Amino acid sequence: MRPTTKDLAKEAGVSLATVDRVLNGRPGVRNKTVEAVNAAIEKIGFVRNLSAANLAKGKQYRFRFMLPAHGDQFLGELRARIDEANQGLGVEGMVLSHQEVSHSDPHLIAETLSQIGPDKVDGVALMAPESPQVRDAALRLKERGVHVVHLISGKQQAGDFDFVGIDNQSAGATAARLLGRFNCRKEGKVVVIAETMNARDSLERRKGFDMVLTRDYPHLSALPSLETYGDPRRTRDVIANVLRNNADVVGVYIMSSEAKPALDALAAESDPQSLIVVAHELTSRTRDALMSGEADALIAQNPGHLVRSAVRLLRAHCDNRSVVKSQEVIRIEILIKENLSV
Amino acid sequence: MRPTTKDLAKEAGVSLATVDRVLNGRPGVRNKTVEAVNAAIEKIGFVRNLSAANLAKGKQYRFRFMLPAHGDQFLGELRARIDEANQGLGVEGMVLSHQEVSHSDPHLIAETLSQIGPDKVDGVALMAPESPQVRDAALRLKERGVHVVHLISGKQQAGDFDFVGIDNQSAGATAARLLGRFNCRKEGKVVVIAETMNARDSLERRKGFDMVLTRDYPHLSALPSLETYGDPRRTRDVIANVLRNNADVVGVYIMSSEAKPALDALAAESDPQSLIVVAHELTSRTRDALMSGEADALIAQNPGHLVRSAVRLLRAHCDNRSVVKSQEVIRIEILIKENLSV
DNA sequence: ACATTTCTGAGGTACGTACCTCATTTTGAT
DNA sequence: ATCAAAATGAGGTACGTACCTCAGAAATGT
Repeated sequence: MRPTTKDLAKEAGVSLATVDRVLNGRPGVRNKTVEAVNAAIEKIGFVRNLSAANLAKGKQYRFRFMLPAHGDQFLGELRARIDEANQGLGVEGMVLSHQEVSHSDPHLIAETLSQIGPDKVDGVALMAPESPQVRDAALRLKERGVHVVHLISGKQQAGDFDFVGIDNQSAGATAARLLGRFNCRKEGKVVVIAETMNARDSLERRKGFDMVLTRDYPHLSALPSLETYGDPRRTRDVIANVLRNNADVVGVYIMSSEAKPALDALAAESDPQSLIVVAHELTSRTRDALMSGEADALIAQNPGHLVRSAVRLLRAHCDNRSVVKSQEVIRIEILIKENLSV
Repeated sequence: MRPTTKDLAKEAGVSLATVDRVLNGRPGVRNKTVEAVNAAIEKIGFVRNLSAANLAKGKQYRFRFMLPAHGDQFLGELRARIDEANQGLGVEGMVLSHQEVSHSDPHLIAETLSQIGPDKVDGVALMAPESPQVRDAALRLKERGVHVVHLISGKQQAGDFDFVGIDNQSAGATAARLLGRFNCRKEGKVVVIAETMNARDSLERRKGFDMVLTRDYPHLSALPSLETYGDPRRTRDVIANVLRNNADVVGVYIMSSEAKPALDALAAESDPQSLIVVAHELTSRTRDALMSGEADALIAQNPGHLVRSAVRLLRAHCDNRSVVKSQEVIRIEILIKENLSV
């Protein structure tokens, strides 16, 4: 049997009350006593029984995911995973919610964050573009006693905060490697499609992409990033335009998380079967694209992992615990037709 | 606040004792009453508080991983993950152990399994080659009240049991696709290296591999599988031999989980940089191979996921619960230099 | 040595469920 | 209608921790 607080009290030669004071960081204990208890903890290998602690506390952990208001399929997946996790986690005393904010205006995000307090929520998983306003708002949120982790976006601005998501530069590099290796023709141009290049994430992906492409595949030249602003109409126009002006396009890298508009446009304006197409994230549309040969590979981060990892980190912060960092690394998944599984 | 058994009793119009009888499947309750309670459960959305239940039961879940006695790096990873998980899971009342058995003799495995009983262990995660003896031993184990899941090997024989691992045919297909796409030269031969072709897993991988290669890359022809029997010496001999007899080898598919001997042999007997090499599993050796260009891609299953998934399934069986199947799918990961992360 | 503050101990209740006993009611068969 | 069997209720204890109060001990300053 695992040692209990009683055993700990006996070992440390103090009372249960003192053990409790030490374990829960309550005041009124001499340093010497604290050390004695800690030594006893080490000695007998005491670990708090979380089941009992949760029961006694009767506490609910309330975590909120702040998501962009726009977004389509990938975001839908993410929300679905949040709901799914919410089902399972209710058992463990955690309640997840999500809130949508437009990403168009950093001030609006900051404003929204400023309305959150420890009375409503114990932790926030924040998916937001990098900006000073958001950065400050997150810091103030933390000062108010709400724990914060950054989700998917904002690895750079994360700073003190934990970051849950992939390294975008590596993701871009991965895309370039796949494009380069899959393309057996000698030379040609590569179209890069982004929602906007104002986002740090896009810049990172592009940076990683260019690095590998220029170094290892000099016969391929990547065209300037096309910006779609998430508008299907515009997406189609810019893609039609770039294809018209470049006869020797051999590949396409769709950088944005929402690949649907670009895939649709490609299907309409070209024969994507003859192009090497690499896109991001697994959604119903990208899955279809993979199966039909419209796309050749996907770079994905598993939304379920993202959600569960964010929750584990927030929970650990609330309990002032440490986590196994290696378990919280979100892998950059490469998906092709053959390893789609399920 | 979540409804408790008290609320449930009130809602169902029965006593706490009866609620307890229904919830824990104890006898002596009329069907009508059971239904009434179940209806009330639905109505108020009662869910058992696991923290409290665990506390009250004071039960320890003891799970044992049965692993092959031989095996090197991949198995080491697996063991490390088991230990790691054991750390974290102690908190949740679970204790993991692992036991090594030689895979050379199915009777020995069966014999070992027959010595396990519910007095020692509540569940077994069984990594063993397919064989009638093992199959029977697993069934008897289950009859004795020890839950069983199959791990990595034995998807086909799993039958009633849950299987934790990847689909080997898809894994083989994935390998073939990568080899086919990475190879831009016109034609040539592909070497396939296995530990033994007696194992069902190897056959499955080979099947998936051949399917894709013959259909989509007819200019590549896969040579008969080389068997290494896990012996470094023999590995080197067979590889040297096959390279001597085939000048036009363009790729190598290392099917076995332990890629080290084959990679070492390849490095000694050829210039692996000029070959397309696809191997299985992420270990220190395969990681190095990827970084140095000896290997071009890895097909991997995440050992941490394997362990955690097996534990979740065993736990669910013990509690007679159901699980979110989709969360328990082990992905076939494709790893290249760029997406190795950490 | 005194008063005063700071620590510590003893003991209690609570959380929600599991599991037990014993008395009582209801049911079904005769 | 009677009786045994089956079903149910009432009430208890236990799990390990959190959090509370109050009394008493020890340390501190004067």
